[in-house]
Amino acid sequence: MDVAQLAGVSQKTVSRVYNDEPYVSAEVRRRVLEAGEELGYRMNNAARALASGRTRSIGVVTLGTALYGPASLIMGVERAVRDTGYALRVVNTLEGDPTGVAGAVDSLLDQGVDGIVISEPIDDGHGEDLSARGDVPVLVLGAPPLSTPRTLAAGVGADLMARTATEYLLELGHETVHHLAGPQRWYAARDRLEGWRSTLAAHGRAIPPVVEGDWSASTGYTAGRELAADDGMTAVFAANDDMAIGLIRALAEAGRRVPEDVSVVGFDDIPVAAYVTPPLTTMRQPFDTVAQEGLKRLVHSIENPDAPPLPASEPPVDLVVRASTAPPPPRKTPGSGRSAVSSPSGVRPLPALGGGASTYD
Amino acid sequence: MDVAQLAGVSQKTVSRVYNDEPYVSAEVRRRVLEAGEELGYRMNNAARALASGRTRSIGVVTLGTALYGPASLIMGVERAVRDTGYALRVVNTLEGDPTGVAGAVDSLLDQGVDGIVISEPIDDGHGEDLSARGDVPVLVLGAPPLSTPRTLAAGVGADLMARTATEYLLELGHETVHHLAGPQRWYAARDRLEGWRSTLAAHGRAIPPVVEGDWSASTGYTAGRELAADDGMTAVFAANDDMAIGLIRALAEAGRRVPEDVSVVGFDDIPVAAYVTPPLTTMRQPFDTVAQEGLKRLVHSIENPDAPPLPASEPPVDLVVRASTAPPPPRKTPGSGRSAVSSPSGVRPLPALGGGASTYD
DNA sequence: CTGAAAGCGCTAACAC
DNA sequence: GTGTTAGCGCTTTCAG
Repeated sequence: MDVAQLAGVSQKTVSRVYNDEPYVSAEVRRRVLEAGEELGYRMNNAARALASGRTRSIGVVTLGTALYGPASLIMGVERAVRDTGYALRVVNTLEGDPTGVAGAVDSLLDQGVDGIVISEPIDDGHGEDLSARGDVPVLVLGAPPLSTPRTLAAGVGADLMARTATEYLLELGHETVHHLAGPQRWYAARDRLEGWRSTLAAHGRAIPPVVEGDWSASTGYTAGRELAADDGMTAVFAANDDMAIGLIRALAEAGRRVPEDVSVVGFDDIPVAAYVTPPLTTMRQPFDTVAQEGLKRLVHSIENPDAPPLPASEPPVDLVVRASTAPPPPRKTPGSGRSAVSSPSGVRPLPALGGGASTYD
Repeated sequence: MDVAQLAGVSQKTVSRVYNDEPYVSAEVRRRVLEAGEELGYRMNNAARALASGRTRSIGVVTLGTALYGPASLIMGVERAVRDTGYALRVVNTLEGDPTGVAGAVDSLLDQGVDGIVISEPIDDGHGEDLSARGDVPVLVLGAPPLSTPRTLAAGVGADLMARTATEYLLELGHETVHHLAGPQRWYAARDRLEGWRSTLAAHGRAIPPVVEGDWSASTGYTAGRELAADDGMTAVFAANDDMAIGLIRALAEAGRRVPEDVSVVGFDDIPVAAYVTPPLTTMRQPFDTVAQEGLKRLVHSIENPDAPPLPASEPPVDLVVRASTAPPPPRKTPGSGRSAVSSPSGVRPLPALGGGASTYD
């Protein structure tokens, strides 16, 4: 360590200075910093990790999708980690990856991380023993598939959000609500489905058959063609906004106007949701809050291995009401067929500039 | 090293086995692996990095946005890195971050990386000396702000794509093309603007004033209100799809039908582009190809520090034609005002299921 | 407040 | 094919 020589102190003192440890005189600290500056010194992270046994980095497992939800969650994590002093190591799992999430966790453990974040876990048939592999704490974001001692979960209360959406539609006067579900391998999709189903059950409403998509607008469109065939259908709760958009297009092509003939509620509040036609009523997810709080709890568990994990707090539920929802159309007189083919539906200006919307709850 | 003992070999031999080095007899290799298995052994990455001087990891600087383009690029990088044996260290720069990209690069260098990827650089007023800081190679994705010895650039040929979009509109018969630009701090936005402007100039067309947004549908909407006021405007090239969607909504509210009255071309081909109304004609970016090729070149530069960098290849330009573009409306008779207020524009079914579209070039 | 010694777990360079 | 000897640059532990 050249810096030590130049500053005329011991190696350890240099270490103290660069680690902001106490018990270094201001004078010595200044001298060391100066010497370091002059030599363009930067600490060697590998050596530090080797000697201390702590890597000061957190591994992140992402599902390799372009989906807004997972991407937003990851970005929330990236944003949140800056305040913690930890670095991020990211590994990507493609859906259909043979080794799955477990493989990704393994590779992270190989690289050396103090904690792990798993974003939007899916049931890939490998899981279950995630936390058994290393003894680092694991934070599962998006939905809690399991909870072993060192596993934390930070959900977004998907079931509660699904309930809110469904009840809103019911309150509008709809007899029942259809559900355009996400792929059931995703825990997040399961939660939304479950929240919808149980709400309907609690209100004693009929539970229509579920249509499942893969989160894409494309499958939403396909599902929409199917749903459009059902004349009794007046309201749909879609598991995400992309599918809702595909769905709305299919409905429009089938001559079913949104929201006059059928109401649609999406999920996520993607940035364009306010600008599609009609502007989408949707459940906004508090990705940032969830990521931030989750990371805080993870760091706590890393730094206090023996303390009990911090409790999770329920994030707020936020229904953004725009123009894709309305009361159901008046009951059809029996025997009448589908209504007119196309919809003149004049375009109404947005209530307020920039995607204004009223917020419910 | 306990594994060495259990297998009855030297430490170095264990090292050889785990590094897949040659010159180890099959028998010994088997014994070592077995011993390792039994002890649940995994190599210590920090020690390895310390001893070898190579971290086997690549740092990634991202701009902390939820934008589709940057996000897709990062995912391409994540996907591409799996085949290289390198790990990813990610650090996030928020726009408006005081330390900027340079700060992010610094922190990566502190953590120890063998190479750096900068995705979608912006001109944050700090830049310029990126590669002077460490001696690791740097890959700049999205647009090349500078090129020092060890800096590679993997552009997406934004200017060429802008040219293609603009010429397509011109060929449709439009007198000229307006441009809804991205924030000019982004090099990518500048390239698109430049490509558009030079194309117009090359064809001797008038160059309308540029309207600038911030990539969001919301600013696209605002810009749309402005543009709608210009009666002569019949075609707009938007710097991304989100803005195009906001723009289209504003036009519709102003009674200007797309594509009958004005044609709109977007940029990116976001997943919902095929399902909005009308389905969006847009320039598709080959994010995956760009990321993959860029990473390959970066790894080459890491592993062959003295060899000249691999040459970049131009990615293909891909115009996806959907329903937001058409020939201009017949010339207005002088003196006639704006046309009717609202647009009945019946919804036409998609040409093919799942966002079918014809591809141009 | 500061320093000396030991060693984290691996790989480099060279022997055998 | 395999082993030996040195460190990599830091932190730890224990003395002052």
